[in-house]
Amino acid sequence: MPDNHEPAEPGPLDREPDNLQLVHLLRAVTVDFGLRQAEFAARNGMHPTDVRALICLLDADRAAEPATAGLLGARLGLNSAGTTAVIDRLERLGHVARIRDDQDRRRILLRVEPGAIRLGREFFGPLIDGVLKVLDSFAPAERHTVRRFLTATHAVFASGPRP
Amino acid sequence: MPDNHEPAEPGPLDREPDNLQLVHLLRAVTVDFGLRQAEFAARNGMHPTDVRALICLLDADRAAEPATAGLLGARLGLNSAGTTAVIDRLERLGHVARIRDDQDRRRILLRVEPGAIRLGREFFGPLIDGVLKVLDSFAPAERHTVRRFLTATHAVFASGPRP
DNA sequence: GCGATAATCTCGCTCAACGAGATATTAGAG
DNA sequence: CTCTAATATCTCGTTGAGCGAGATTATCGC
Repeated sequence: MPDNHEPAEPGPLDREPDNLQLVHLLRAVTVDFGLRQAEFAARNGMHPTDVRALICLLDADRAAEPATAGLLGARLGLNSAGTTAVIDRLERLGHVARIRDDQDRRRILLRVEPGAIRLGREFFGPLIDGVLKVLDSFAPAERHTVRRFLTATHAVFASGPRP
Repeated sequence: MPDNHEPAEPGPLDREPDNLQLVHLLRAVTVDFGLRQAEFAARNGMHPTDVRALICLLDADRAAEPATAGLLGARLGLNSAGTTAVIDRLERLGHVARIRDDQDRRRILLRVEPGAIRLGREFFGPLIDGVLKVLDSFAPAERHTVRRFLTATHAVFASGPRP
């Protein structure tokens, strides 16, 4: 975030303006994504946190992880009270179901209901299709380049500094 | 977001699993970014909205737009009361200054203070440098591919459906 | 100048998220 | 095998971000 409104002082990050523009472009995409999430939330009587929770649960599902309340709270950065509140809201809307884990009966497993999945598909499906169409127009080598970029960027942002 | 835990039923979006994985990767990057923003906020006694506000103001600065309170509220999706509250918080922390516009004395122009810029650079600088390093390792043609992808994706996500 | 419009602020309220602590279940030491 | 520590979730009371409604101040067309 350089303050380049003073044309006489190039900041230390302005050395590669072309690459820096790509960074800003990436950030713009993340902002867009957040706005779409918020829009989906508002349109379905939810809060952004609730949408993030659903996404988190579907991710856990996809990764075959146990989708417990504790994991959800940790991923969302909420404390236990807030986590209970999120699950309460989603349960009240019929989007998730609480299921006692029979292996460890302290735990609550969360199942995303089909209705919520359908809702998400309706809203995000066209957007996902749009990106897939973009990717279809790319050559296999280009897709590989995109993958390398996203993987490396993910690695840069995923390394947490201080817990 | 397919529910592919039922191996017998491939959803309509699972036709290009390789490209779909790229979509999930992109989303993961956006999630990472959001987490870093929240982390920066918490570490500096701010809220995620305040950080988004600062980023918005710096973007406006970069684009040579007038950074008014109204514009800020519109970009953040806040009403006037919430916008005033955000600016109050940022002003109290000394991160922005309110400046009456002499051309239109109803308006408040917002200036991001150098201290806030320094704070942002300290935190996000290494992350940005990390992405720039990734880009430096790419050939010019590859960087162009990444740019094409990000630009097209931005276009997909930026088109707002219903205002 | 004067009503209409625009930009920002004030007041009161709601509810998401927090801290502290309660409850229930499991694991481990003796 | 019991008793204690650790773990997972929930309950209660509180704080504060953001909203709706309306006040305030400044601009513009007539």
